[in-house]
Amino acid sequence: MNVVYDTALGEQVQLIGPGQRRFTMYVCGPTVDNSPHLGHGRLAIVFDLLRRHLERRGVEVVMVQNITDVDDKIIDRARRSGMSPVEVAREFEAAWFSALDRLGILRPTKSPRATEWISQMIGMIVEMIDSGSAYRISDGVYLSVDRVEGYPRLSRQDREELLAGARVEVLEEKRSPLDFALWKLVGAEEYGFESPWGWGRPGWHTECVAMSLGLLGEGFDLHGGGMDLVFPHHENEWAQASVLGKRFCRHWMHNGLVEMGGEKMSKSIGNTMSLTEALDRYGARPLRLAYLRAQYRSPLEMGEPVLEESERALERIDDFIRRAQGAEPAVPTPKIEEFATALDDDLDTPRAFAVLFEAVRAGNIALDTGESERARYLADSVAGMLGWVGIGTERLVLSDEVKDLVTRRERAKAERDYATADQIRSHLGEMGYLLKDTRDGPVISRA
RNA sequence: GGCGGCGUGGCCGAGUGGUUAGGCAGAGGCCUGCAAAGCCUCGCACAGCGGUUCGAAUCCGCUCGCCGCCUCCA
Repeated sequence: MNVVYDTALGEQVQLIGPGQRRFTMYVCGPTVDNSPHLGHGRLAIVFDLLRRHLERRGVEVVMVQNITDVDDKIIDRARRSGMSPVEVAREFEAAWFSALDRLGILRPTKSPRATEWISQMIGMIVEMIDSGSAYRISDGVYLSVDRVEGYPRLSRQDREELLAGARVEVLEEKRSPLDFALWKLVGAEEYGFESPWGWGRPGWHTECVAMSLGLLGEGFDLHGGGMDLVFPHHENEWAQASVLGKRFCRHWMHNGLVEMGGEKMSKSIGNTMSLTEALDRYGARPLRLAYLRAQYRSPLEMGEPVLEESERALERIDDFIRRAQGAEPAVPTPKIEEFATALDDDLDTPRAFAVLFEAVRAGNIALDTGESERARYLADSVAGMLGWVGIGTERLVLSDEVKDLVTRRERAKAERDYATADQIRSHLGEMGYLLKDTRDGPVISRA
């Protein structure tokens, strides 16, 4: 049960050992220099899905996700806006959590900030210098990749080719062009921290090593992030753990990127949509469904057409559950188990949703043929599937006033007083409700 | 230039040697005071060209096209 594709091995592995009850994961979080976009949302959804799935399977999950609150882009933004870097970081950290809360993402067990781990990072860098793996040059401290066994081993690239293809500006003082900064020295007037080498800032890759090992310990179960972090970020984290002589994560997992118009969603291309905007326009549940349509490693097309499609698809599911009055059962049904089994296979959400939609169709047929018990069973199962992946069922609490209006309209309809019935319906519309007459009676939803 | 991956019906998106993926859109039907929904049925697709095979979307080769990484990026 439960295999996942391990980036480092290039094949699927068993994620949970026999009898394992606790699972530790570290997922690279955001650099808080801007509001999160749909790409960040996918990262959050994918690892939230993994977490929920494992928890449903009876495994306790400890999840750490960092907040990178020291970075050049944050400083640039601060400079432009007249705020301090800390203010900028706190503002977008709040935006991050607020958007993810709205999406229904479970909060990580811990969300450490890079700036709160500076002393641990410095300690690690000292150790790396002492062991001869890192060296000091005029502008900072660098890790010598020649000291890293097997480098690069996560991205499985050829070292020579990496060198040949390197577009990095080569610093003469560096021993190898592939060496990367652990500590960058900056002027005293700049945002920074005191260190044995002078005023400066930590390199990007070091924080994750310090925080993952510091909070989860050596040999933690999983390290995750977006596909674009494989190289150099994760490669260079592993390199540091390696020269420190620490066992790093057991497995690596990376989610595919979000595309818009067939191209990677990125700020530099300008084809982004902010998570908040998507939440405002479509709501959390359709958005979640949109994310789960594709397997997590595949690129995922996002944009208005697919979001609208997800809206309609979810409506169909909701309508069925409502018609058959389904509710998530306390104990998973065999149908739910079928859905969950698909998720065991490297989080195969497309297959899982095929199971779900087949249940919807079968349930609708059961309703039409009067097999209400079977319909109810299927509706409960579908509700359970939605619950399993954190979409949940639609809950609309109606005020007494609304209920009364619906009742009055039904009475008017029965008396063939359609003028009154239509008037009430449009009144409900003004109140923000959409009333639809169905074979099973009136149905109210948010307009 | 190197490395990795991909090209599936109008769109999204699974599959990976022989049985229906699934969704959205579209067509037909049912239901219906109106409206808007809802329900049912319907697709025989797999970049091109060769090859292997009794049989290929699925394996091999070539061609074309696309994307990602190699630089900050989820």
